[in-house]
Amino acid sequence: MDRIHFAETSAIQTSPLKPSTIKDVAREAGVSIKTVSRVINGEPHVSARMREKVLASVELLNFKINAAARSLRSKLAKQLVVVLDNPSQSYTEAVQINAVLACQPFGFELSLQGSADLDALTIALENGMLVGLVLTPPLSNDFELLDRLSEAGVPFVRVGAERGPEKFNEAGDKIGIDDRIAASEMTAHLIALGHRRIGFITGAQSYDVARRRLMGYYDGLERAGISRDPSLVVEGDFSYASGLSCGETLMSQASRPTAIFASNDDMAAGCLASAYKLGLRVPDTLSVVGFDDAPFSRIIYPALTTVHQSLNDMMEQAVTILAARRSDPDAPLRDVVIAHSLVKRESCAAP
Amino acid sequence: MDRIHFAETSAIQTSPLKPSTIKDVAREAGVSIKTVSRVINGEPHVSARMREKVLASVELLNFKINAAARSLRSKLAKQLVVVLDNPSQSYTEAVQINAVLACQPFGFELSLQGSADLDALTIALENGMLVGLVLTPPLSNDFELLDRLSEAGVPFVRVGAERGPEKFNEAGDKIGIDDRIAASEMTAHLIALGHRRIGFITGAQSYDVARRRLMGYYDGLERAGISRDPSLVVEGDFSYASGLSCGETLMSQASRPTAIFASNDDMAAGCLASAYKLGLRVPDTLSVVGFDDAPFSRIIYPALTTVHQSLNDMMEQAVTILAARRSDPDAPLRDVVIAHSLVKRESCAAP
DNA sequence: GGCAAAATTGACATCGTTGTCAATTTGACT
DNA sequence: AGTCAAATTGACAACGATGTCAATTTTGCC
Repeated sequence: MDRIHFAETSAIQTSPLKPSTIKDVAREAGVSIKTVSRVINGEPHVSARMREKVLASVELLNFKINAAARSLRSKLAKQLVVVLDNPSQSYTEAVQINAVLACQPFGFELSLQGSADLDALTIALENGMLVGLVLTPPLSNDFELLDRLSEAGVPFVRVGAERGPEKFNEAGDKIGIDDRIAASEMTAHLIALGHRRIGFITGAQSYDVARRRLMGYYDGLERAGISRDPSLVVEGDFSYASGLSCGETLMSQASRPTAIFASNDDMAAGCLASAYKLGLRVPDTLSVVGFDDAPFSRIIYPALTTVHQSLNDMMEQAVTILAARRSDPDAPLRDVVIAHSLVKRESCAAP
Repeated sequence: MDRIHFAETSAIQTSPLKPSTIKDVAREAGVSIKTVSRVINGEPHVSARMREKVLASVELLNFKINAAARSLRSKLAKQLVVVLDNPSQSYTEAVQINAVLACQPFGFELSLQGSADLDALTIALENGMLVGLVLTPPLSNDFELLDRLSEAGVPFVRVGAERGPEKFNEAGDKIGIDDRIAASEMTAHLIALGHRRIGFITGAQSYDVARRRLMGYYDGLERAGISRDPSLVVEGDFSYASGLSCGETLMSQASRPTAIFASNDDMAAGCLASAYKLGLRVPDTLSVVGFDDAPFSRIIYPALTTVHQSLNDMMEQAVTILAARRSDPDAPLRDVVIAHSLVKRESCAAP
């Protein structure tokens, strides 16, 4: 329930018949409508005395700005596009809902698309309708797309973007957790528990985020002096179904791993299912951990140990950045790292 | 991914510089702006010839109406409130996302609230800002609230409302599945599989929907000539945690049930978890079924046999009904029954 | 105290649409 | 053909905010 935005209980208006307008506020405060406009928009060139008077009247009349009138006149862009093409159902859903919530306070119109139609976007941009794009993996690392977007001048935020060693395309703001470090921490956690043979289910290697999580896994092994075993790494595609088959592959090997690290929760869930099918008890015989902290991860059995990443924070940041860039298009590019955390639940134990 | 609304790829505009307005269309078509307005709003008193000319120009100029200007002038209500106070996390999330999607095409501003603040609502209504309320269980059967809403004249739709035998308050449109029949069908399914001792985890009996599902369970038993056993019915509260403890209660009885019917999926998931904890294999030793077809129900192991109810359809209907009532407040009350279906997955088998 | 420059304030036009109401056309019926 | 009513069409104001630009006040400095 913590996601629900509770509307403030508004005070009773002096005149409950019609919502008050800036005209009413101006009359009440004894100033011009333009002054009221300046105050409510935080513009400069208003004396403290005026500002105070206006704010008092705003309070008194319970004035709420009329978004329609404002956007008609000011023609501020309103449309925000989130591009989403990910095989993980839970990720897709979580992004959707958090994007919606993040847009609410700004009054942005949210459009969810499966791909980026550059022509339409360019037109929308030229018309001043477009706030910008939020790109999610794998699109956030599709350099051809990124190039075309920068060329077209469309502002965009890359969620889950690759960071670190110089990349070709440095356009766009970036937001994400440090996948590599998070994955290495999870690996270290398994090792600390006593595991040595740790299987890894990676996402499609064309996904940058999949490669980063794999690197983190390698980092963790290396730091503990455990050598890589290629037979312990299998490639899935971030879907539940792929977790099922990859889990089976790993578990039916001659010398079975004692723990499996799936690089997202959907695959971890699939992996759990295949463990049950093979009659392995989790976490007694086999530990399984995931990544993402999907909503279902505390509802499946055993509750999944996983890496929490706040899509809520990410979307909030993404929208806020785009909103800011609207008034200052040439602000320096941001690269926001969201904190992650290990959520230890019941799906892993000592071997 | 089927939830995503793909924006149509718009044709290239003749003048990509600015979006065209009804003024442009009027000039193109050689008519007055008012005529254009009439055509695009489907108003009467337009000759076929005019309508055709206008529509052609609309097409040619790729005219898209400016929602801000329209709502500024016409002052049609735009705000739609969904009241949501349910302990099931998955239900809450599903309602949220489907409500958002249902509101998109109407351009409604969605406000999610945890309770109904009558004063604020009445003011909003008087101001013509409020389209109406969507009430979800348990609020949709809170007769005191319903009375106060009808008195205040606020339009509302009751999702999951009690139907059938005369009730006091007959105000408001209703939308829901037939919970009682659905539950009886599920019970019949278990019986057909060979189960005789069927446990039932009900929701809080203050919830009408919980009572209806329980009645359906009784109906199913009765139809098969199986007598009720009070020790097989335990009361949860629709949350995962309650499913866990209720499952434990049922399974640790002297003569264990061979199947457990939880009246929502969250509780079924909890029940599965407690089965594992007690070392019972599902579905071999115990069958477990749920209700709602929550997103996670195909991702947990074993995939849950459950009753599918389309929140998508429900929210779409709810919003559509409220939108219609905006122009015709005294239209007859609707009572829409949404189709449900049994989804047979892997969590149940013959005893 | 006087003057220019800077800061503050306000009058009025404007955004794209719909509502009002009057002007015009059409049609039906003597 | 002439009349009146009904249907169609359009001119113009209005919605509530912001942008422009000019008028006014304050400030800084000699």
